[in-house]
Amino acid sequence: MDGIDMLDPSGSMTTLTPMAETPITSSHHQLHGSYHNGFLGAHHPAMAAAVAAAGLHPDTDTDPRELEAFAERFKQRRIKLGVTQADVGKALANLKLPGVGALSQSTICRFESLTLSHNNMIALKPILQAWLEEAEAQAKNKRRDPDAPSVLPAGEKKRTSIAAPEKRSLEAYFAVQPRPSGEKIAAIAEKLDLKKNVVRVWFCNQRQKQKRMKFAAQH
DNA sequence: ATGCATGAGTG
DNA sequence: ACTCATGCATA
Repeated sequence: MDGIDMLDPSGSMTTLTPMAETPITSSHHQLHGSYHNGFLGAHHPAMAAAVAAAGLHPDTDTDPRELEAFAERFKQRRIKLGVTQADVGKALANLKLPGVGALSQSTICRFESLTLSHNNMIALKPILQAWLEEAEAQAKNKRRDPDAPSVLPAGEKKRTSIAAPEKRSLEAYFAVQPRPSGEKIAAIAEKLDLKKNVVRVWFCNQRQKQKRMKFAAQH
């Protein structure tokens, strides 16, 4: 769908969607907005001005700086409340927000460290903000209920571990060709004696990692 | 905190 | 077969 990587680093007004739409609609996979337009150059001052001029809201919610600031405030207050990342994830379900279920410790951690995609950050912010407000309100009221522990089975998984030498090779391949064809992947897999799927997923994750937020270009 | 994995959505 | 949001297991 995108084939080559974006070719519009300049904010030269390509069809940019001011989307700030519906955050979350159900427990899982629906935070899909319109991310498919190489928005990476979307925070050009000229464009921000254009958006403001267009009468559209000052999209302060999509401003990386605002997100960064919120993430830090969030973490600070969370710790102040003596709540762990895992606790927050669980608590989200009790918040009973329309279509918002629990999240994992991983996701909360990534939100705090800004290692989620821009869109993902935007979608999660209002939810975590709601939790924070509610949590602080309850803390003030000394509200506390010793809920049931609930013994979770914790279904076990097995994670493949790619050894250092193989990993170095993969990184070398990635540097030259981040998007190898299926055949190339098979060849690499064979050469490194890894399952083809393991190699394919490794490349997918590598690409995703490369695209994550973290004060990339403009911070 | 992060690596590898899954699955929905998309084209 | 890819992208994206997310998660389990682990370092």
